[in-house]
Amino acid sequence: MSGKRNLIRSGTTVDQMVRAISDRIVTGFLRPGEKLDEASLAARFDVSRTPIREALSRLSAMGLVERRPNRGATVAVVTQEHLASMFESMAELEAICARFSAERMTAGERRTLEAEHQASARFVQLGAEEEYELFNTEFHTRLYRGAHSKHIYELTVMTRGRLAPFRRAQFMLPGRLAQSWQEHDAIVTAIMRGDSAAAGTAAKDHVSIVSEASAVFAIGDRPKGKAEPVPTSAF
Amino acid sequence: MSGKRNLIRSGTTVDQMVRAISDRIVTGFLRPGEKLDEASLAARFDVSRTPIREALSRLSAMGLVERRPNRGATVAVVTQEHLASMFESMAELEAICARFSAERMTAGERRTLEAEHQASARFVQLGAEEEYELFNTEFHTRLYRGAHSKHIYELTVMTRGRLAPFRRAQFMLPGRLAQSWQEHDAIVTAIMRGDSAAAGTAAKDHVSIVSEASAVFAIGDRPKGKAEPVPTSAF
DNA sequence: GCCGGAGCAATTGCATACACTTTTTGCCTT
DNA sequence: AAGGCAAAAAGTGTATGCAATTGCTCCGGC
Repeated sequence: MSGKRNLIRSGTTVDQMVRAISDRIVTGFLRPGEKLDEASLAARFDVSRTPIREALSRLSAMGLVERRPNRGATVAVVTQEHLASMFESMAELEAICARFSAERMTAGERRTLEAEHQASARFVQLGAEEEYELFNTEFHTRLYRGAHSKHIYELTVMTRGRLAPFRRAQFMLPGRLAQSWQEHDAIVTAIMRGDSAAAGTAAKDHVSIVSEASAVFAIGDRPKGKAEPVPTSAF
Repeated sequence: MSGKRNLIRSGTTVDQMVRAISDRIVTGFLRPGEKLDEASLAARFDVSRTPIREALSRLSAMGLVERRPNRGATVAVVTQEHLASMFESMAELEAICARFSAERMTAGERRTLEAEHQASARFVQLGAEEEYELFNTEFHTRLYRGAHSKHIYELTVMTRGRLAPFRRAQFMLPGRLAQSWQEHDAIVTAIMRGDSAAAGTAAKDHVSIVSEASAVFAIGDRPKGKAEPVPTSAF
């Protein structure tokens, strides 16, 4: 129980704890609504309570745990409703990024976006889901950056981070890869034309579809707000 | 130096420290770029370093201070560019809230919104800036809530919080009160009609105007990123 | 005279101990 | 037997001390 700490790749202790705990939440080892006792966690990872406390703070900021003063922390219970709300926000944010990108991207940015997008067609043909997923993340990040608005970028990346655990299965649906590429293509085309309205709606539709694909796997919320029997991301 | 703590209204020590430090940042007593030494702050407020550390974490999450591992915290330097980006985001977020409100508000919510809005006309006639500002905050909050999307609400409230220090002077401009009311009226009318597109653009315009009004007071950033001679909110 | 490295001071990160709050449990009263 | 109060136990909040990392200074070499 004590050698665990050395197995995790380093960084500050707090970082390790953040990773360790968030992993356990995301993989469903810690279930929504479950109480997170500081002393137990400290003992479990063989560190003192101090870094655990700070880790819980950060996780709370990330939305993975909920904290109430003098009453400890619990794994955040994400209701179907809240999840839908996050996807909805994501769609709107991506739409903003796409619109701004259409208006503000430099010639260089546009070139790179288009080139990378065309290159990604290869992954679709090969059915290389892993590689496409990697490219997909990069593609969207490029869009966020292209908006040339630091704060929009922050909001978008934050929301994406919160959604990450619920989005794992999206490319496992048959034909999703090709469809995703087509949707990307619509966005890219609109941006290249500088058509911000079209870029916005294309981006929004794209996320909405991902949302629906993921919704299948979403967990329902129980009346009592109790812990789910099924972990949130056992897709 | 030790009686200070009792003067601040209670809550947990960390909350007090968050308020105390953020006040000092917002009032310009602590200047952008200035280093925040944990020990000094602890001594200054006569508490231990522990709550100071947690307070700095929270302030960092709020965007008021920047923290780098093993290198301490500094008062966040908000560039003109970043400030503009935040106002821009705010305009987009408010537009989303207004659009959703137009589509989703219940009959009761619409009634209340309209009634309160009409009642606020009184403050305009009287030139009661304080009361109007109070109402104004409530009005916008109603809009955020009316969107019926928890996550959008969170994003919007967070962004508003970050902008708060830079928005203090908006109603000090002559005629701003009446103009603000007119803009609110356009939003309310559109929402009552259920015209989401009109509500969105009206809300966006409203914030944009506030943005411009506030921009006058915004600080510029120096090439070196050094502390500003003029505090950020000495409006 | 300038650049580089080793030692030292200062500051952050982590651990442990203590204080206060909340919750539970058990006893007493009705 | 049920409800309420009180005391103890559990758990969070704060304080303090020690370890580790960073940045600086000073000395030596080129």
